[in-house]
Amino acid sequence: MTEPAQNTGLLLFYPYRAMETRVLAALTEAGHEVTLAQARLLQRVAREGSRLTDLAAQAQMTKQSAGSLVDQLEARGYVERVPDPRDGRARLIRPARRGLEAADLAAPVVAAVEAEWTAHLGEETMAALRAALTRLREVTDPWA
Amino acid sequence: MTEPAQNTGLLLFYPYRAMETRVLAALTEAGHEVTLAQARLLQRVAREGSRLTDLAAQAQMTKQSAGSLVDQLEARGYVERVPDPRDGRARLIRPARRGLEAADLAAPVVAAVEAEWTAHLGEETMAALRAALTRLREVTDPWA
DNA sequence: GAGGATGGTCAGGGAACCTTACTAGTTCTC
DNA sequence: GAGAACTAGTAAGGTTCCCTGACCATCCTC
Repeated sequence: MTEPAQNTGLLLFYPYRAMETRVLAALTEAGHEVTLAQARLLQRVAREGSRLTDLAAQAQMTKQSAGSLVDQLEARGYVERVPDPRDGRARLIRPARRGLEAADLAAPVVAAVEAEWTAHLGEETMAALRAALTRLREVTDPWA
Repeated sequence: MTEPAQNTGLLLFYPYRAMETRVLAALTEAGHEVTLAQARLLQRVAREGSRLTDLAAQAQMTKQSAGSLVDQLEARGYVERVPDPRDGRARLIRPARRGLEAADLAAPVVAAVEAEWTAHLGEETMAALRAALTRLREVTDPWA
């Protein structure tokens, strides 16, 4: 039920999806077999390791769902699980070799898309956009 | 694999998801039984009617997936299918009573969230954000 | 050191979405 | 204006995603 004036949520969505699509396409083209859901989770795995519970909370899904995706990523060499030295119950999910390769591949794609956007909007507007989004995160990301 | 500086895609995602979550919560609370996937499609149904193929293309899914969601929405009174007078093969998917109710319910929620964002960012920055996003749509939404 | 909170797994099921294959209607082309 | 090529939509069947409910192991608190 599209309104004459686009709602801000949808306006945010178009570029978000465009970026996601481009990155995933690049990964696929380079021979990575990662699904969209896997990639979304993988992108949240911190270099120094993340807990499953944290990943699930950030992605707003259940621990079980996140755990299943981590299983898949682990089986394909994208992440590894190591015991958390600080908590015997927990395990840290860390990027593994394939995951680091994917990250190294994704980074320039992200940069390229951002460069395209900058070319379209101009340096100043793009900077302002990023600044506004960064501030908006304070009230829209409970994990900020 | 979170980078020190947040990539713009993720920055777009946080407020997008926040908006979506708020709207869906309001619908659910008001007794609407709509899933996230259904809501995402419903929001794209034009008042004057949309073709299934168009909806699928906009939502970037197959006709079959979109068709299944429309079936569900139709069964619950959110949309109706009418023959397209201009093309005997096609049918127009139009909002039905329940769908219009949902739209009327969603609009003020969207407005409220946007008002919160404006309060946080300031009128000027919010306007600039919307302007930048609108221009960005030109290069990120093939349907713009 | 008992009770509650937290990190994670197991089992089962439903929703979302895909591929392949098909019918019906429209448009193009000669 | 007749056949070819295309477009709108449906049918069938499978995979992926993600949920609920139940459970165990390890903290943390008093």
